[in-house]
Formats: sequence, structure tokens, C-alpha cells
Amino acid sequence: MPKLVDPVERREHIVRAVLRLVAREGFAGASLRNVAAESGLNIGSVRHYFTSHTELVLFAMTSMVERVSARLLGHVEAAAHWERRPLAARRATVQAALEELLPLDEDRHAEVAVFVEFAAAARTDPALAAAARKAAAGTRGFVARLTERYVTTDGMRPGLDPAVEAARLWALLDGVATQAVLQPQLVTAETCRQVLDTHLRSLEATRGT
Amino acid sequence: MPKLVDPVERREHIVRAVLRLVAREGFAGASLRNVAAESGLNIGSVRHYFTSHTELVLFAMTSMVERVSARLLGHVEAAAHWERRPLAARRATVQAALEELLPLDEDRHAEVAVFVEFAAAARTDPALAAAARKAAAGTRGFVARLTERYVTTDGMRPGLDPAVEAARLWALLDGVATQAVLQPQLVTAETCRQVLDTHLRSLEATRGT
DNA sequence: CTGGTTTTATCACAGTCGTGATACGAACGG
DNA sequence: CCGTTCGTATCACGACTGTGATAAAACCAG
Repeated sequence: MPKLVDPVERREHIVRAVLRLVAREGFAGASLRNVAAESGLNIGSVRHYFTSHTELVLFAMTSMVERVSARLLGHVEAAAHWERRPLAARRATVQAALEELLPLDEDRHAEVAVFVEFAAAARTDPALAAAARKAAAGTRGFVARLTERYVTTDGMRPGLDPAVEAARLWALLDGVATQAVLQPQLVTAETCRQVLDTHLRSLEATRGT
Repeated sequence: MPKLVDPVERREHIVRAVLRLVAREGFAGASLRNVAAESGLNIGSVRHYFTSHTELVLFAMTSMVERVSARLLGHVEAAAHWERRPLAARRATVQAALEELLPLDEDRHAEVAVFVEFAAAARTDPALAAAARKAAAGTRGFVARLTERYVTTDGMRPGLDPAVEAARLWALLDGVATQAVLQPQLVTAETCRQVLDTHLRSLEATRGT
């Protein structure tokens, strides 16, 4: 018998309102009163499930990060045993995994926007620093694992340093994703895909000419 | 005879206070009262030189962008006539120019931090949108010009698309610079230099194994 | 029904924000 | 000298913030 109000789902409902507000109006737009209005609840109700505003935004941030992390894990497993597959197939697998971090559709666009807001806010808000650092380290690890796996196989350019290549690819993805969110007129989804594809191909050994 | 108060220098003095505050406390920290306190002036004095808060932050933003742009122009001229110079020297010139965009010292670190704050704020603040778009287009043009000039010479990898390479390099620089500011523990100045150097070298044709 | 917990709702308080209005003094041209 | 402009300073207003306190309503077990 489901209780009339499920506390867990209530919190998720509020979190969704927070993320919607941050994506639409920025970090400062996620005030308690705005969140209450956006979620259709009363301020008192919101405060009943989150003791403070800091806890609310922190929970919303970690909640979103966990959601993305779970999605990434599936792609890592897809690249588990690919030794015998052709190089183009391996590249496609890596590209599909990394595209999870790019704002190629509306949902991921909102995700990246929220992440940019949180990351920027965490620079000057000590309460968010630890969570932001953990999130950044997570995506860096994800990119690094894929890079290492992709680079240390046959058909790659000789002399590639996996650590440096991981940092380079991470910066590239982070940069193009942020640009696509902050300057959508200058950097489109197609730019993102093109840049990533070109980069992955540039890591491979040139056969001809 | 210098007037007792030079309006131009007063505005610059206030702007410096704004940029200091944005770098230290974030975009929201640049309130009129904070700016007045930081600049050692009275709120009324600040309001005497800037009719509104929007005009203040907008002027501070464009002021900083112009300062950086002037610095970049010198580097572009340095790459004007280099056809007869060896490839390593050309790469060093390009690297020195692009390092102007990276937070390799305290000043540039603060600059990038301020720019990140403004760019993020401009996403949801229509008053800043035009200026942010102009600034982004400016740095993109700077990177694109250098890229095109660097890529379309002898000794480069065949089949490079200047437009795509410009977008890729711009995203890389923007990404690593932002990361170094938002996550200084994960991305250091050395990482920035290493990533940029590796990238520029990767554009060159591999001679031997 | 009764009693206790959960949930919702409302008020008040102190703080900050941008801004309009106003006033006082200092500087300067005539 | 006067009068006008410029610079500084201070007040008040309405709007917004997070939060403590409190009360009413809804729920559910005994």
C-alpha cells in the first residue's frame, strides 16, 4: 500500500523543480520561494523536506551528478571487451560514450547548463566545493579510462601519453560543451560532434600520404 | 593642470574594484554596496559615475575584454611574417600568443575567473548577452586566425580543415582555462601548458616513427 | 473516538538588494 | 562676489532573501 505521500518521490519532485529553475534562470534563481512556486508546493512544505537552502541545492547537485554517472557506467562496460573489433567500431563506441557529456539534445543541454551553473557557483561557495570537486574528478576519471583504453591499442599514433591525452580530451569536451551552452549561436550540436570526431581520428595513425 | 578628480580614472578605479569582487566573490558579490566598500567610496559616488548597476557591470565587462583584446593584437602581429622561420619557432609564437588566454599567472587567473562569471551570468541575463557574445566571437576569431595561419603551412598534417581545427583549439583552450580556474587542484598551470603544447605538436606531420 | 506523528500553511524578523529623492559642500566660470 | 555644475553623502522605499516560530490540517495506529 503506497503511502499517500512518498517522501522520496517528494524530494525528487522538488529536486526536478530546482534543476529546472537553475537551467532556466541560473543558480540564483533557485530560491526557496521560486522552488516552491515551480514545484507547486508551499514554502513550508519544501522546508519540511530540506532543512536548509544549502542542503537543497547540494542535494539537487549530487542527485543530478549521480544520475549522469549511472548513465556513463553503462558506456564504460560497452568498451570492456573490444580487442577484436575494428578500429572504426572502437572509435564509434568511444564517441557514443563521450557524447553523453555533450549537449546534443534538449535534456543534455539542460544538464550541462545546470552543471556549469553549479561549477561556477562552487568556486566561491565553500558549501558546494567538495561536491563540485568530486563531480569533476568523476568525469575526468571517466574520460581518462576511455582515453587510456582507446589510446593503448593498435592503429594509434605512436608516442601518445595517455595521461596527457586524457587531460586534453577532457578539456576539449568540457570546453565545447560549455561553449555550446553559453554561446549556442557560435557553437552548435553539430560543432560538438565534428570536434569530437576530428579529435578521435587525430589520435589514430595516418595510414596513407 | 590635472583636475582634482579625473572622471575617467575614477571609473577605472571603480571598475577595478568590480573585477576584484567578481574574481573573489563571484558575480553576485559585485553589488553596489560591496563595490563602494571595495573601492573606498560612497554608494552615492559610485552611482554618480554609473547610472545603474547594469551599466556598471556591463562597463566593467567590456572594459576587461578590451584590455585583453589589446594584448592579443600584439601577438597577432608577431605572427605576421614568419614564412621563413623554422616550424618550431612558429609553434613557439603561436603558443606564446594562445597562452595569453590561459590562467598561467595570478593576473590571468583572475581574468579567466571573471570571464567565466560574466559568461555564465550572461546566459540568463539579457543585459549581458550581447557583450558576452561579442567577447566570445572575438576570442574565437583570434584563435581562428592563428590556427588558419599555423595550419596552412608546410610541415603540417595533411587533410586538416582549418575551420574545424579552429573550433577544436578554441574549445580546448576555453576548456582547460575554465577547468584550471574552477578546479585548480585537478588542472594546474603546468597541465595547461602541456595540453596546449601537445595539441600544437599533434597538428604537425609526424616525420619518423 | 483518542492521541501522536506527519504534512501543510502562515507570520515575523533581520538582512540585502537596486533605486529614487534629497541635501550639503566643494569646485569653477563669469 | 554670485551662481552653476560636480562630487559626496544619506535617507527611505519596495522587493527579495533564508530562517525561526507557530499553528492548523491531514493522516494513521491503538
